[in-house]
Amino acid sequence: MTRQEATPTHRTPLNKDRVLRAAVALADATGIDALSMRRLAQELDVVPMALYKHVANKEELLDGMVDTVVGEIDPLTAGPDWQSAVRGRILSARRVLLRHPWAARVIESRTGPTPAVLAYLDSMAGSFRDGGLSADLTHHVMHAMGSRLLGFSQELFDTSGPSGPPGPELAARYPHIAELAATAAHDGSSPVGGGCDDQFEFEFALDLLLDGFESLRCQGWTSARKA
Amino acid sequence: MTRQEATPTHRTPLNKDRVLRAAVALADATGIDALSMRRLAQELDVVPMALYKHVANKEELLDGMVDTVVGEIDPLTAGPDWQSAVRGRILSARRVLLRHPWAARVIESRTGPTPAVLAYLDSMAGSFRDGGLSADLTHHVMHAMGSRLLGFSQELFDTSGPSGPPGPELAARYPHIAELAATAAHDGSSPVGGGCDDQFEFEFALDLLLDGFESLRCQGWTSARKA
DNA sequence: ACCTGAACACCGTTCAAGT
DNA sequence: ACCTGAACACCGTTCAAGT
Repeated sequence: MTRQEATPTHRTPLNKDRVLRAAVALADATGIDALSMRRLAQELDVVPMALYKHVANKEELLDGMVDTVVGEIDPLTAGPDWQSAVRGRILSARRVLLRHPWAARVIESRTGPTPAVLAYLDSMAGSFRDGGLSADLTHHVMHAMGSRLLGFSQELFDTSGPSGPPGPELAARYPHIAELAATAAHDGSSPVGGGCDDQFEFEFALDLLLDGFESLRCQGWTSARKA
Repeated sequence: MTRQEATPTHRTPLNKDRVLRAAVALADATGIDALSMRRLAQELDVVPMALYKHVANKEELLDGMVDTVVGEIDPLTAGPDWQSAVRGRILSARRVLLRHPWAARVIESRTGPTPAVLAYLDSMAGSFRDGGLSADLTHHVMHAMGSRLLGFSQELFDTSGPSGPPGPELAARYPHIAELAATAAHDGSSPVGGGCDDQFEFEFALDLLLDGFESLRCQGWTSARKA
């Protein structure tokens, strides 16, 4: 309906890049649940089947969207130690995920890693190796980091919103949670008062893990399994 | 089609419990993608709309399924220290998730915590507090654990399957990943040779975090933020 | 040869008609 | 009052008919 181009009837031909960028923009604007092949085609002013010229099916579309956003992560920058290099890259990945809130769920839904994800993970593994971690330790470290390598917060549910103070009935049923919520409200963890400081919590966990890895490296850790 | 009950034409009346148990069994058997209201109704030998007598909509069905599986987690058992109590409960939660592979994704898809999840998190928070962690530290520890409290592996993708050795073209493009894969194949991390030992990786990360928490507790950590 | 509209086999849910 | 079949507004994708 809304025509955004003044160009004549010959509209610019579709290609995979245009499809992927439109899909990312649509997911950013309306959420991943509203992203359907039909809705995307409509956005591109094209018949639904035209998309299948550039994308085999919806799975391949989602794969392409993942590679698009993973490509937005900043390249590796040098730092004083391996920890700050890894830390900076992961915080960049987190900023990307905050720009594209649908991306984490889509990445998790892929059965296998896409090429851009593999390239990113490969360079992260390289950072650990360059930092002096053995191949053995790097392997376990990569698993321990898991999706956090890509900036996933790994929280059970979103606590950033202004959820308000828990009612007295909730406090009675879940006393320990009520106590933690009160702690969050007291200190300066939130700018306005509701919810938690997601960025602080993310960096708290990240630094705890990185410090743990460095400690294992220093003591020459090797997997001490029998058999 | 397949009639499994020899009882007469009066079939046992539907109730919410029967609906939830059937939904869990269907998801276990056929996967979460194959779980539809229509398919579930067919399994219960009932017209689709009959389900809406016991469940407001599909979201409420999924909430109920989550509470059902979270209820399968073993209760808290005493241990020599707080770490082993927490550790044992989390490993029990992980066993539950391995029995219901769809559960992790469904739990993550819920917008808010269900009552059983709240109760579980509350008792976990209590374990940390009983172990001597301050309310402040417990708060950050709960965030740092995140979905791992419920046994989530937080891996980016499933590496347990027999993926076979990476081809030479993959090794050239992703040399560090190839090196890690070779490491996993050499040592005894996998029973048959393909993939990684998920249980070892899970416990490696879990113990690293628990040790880090205990270390912070010992040094009397408090959130040292300004403002 | 290329494109595309209609059709297929689904989905969650509404609602009016039937008993 | 209760139940339920048909219908609605969607999906991803196939495929045959049209140009």
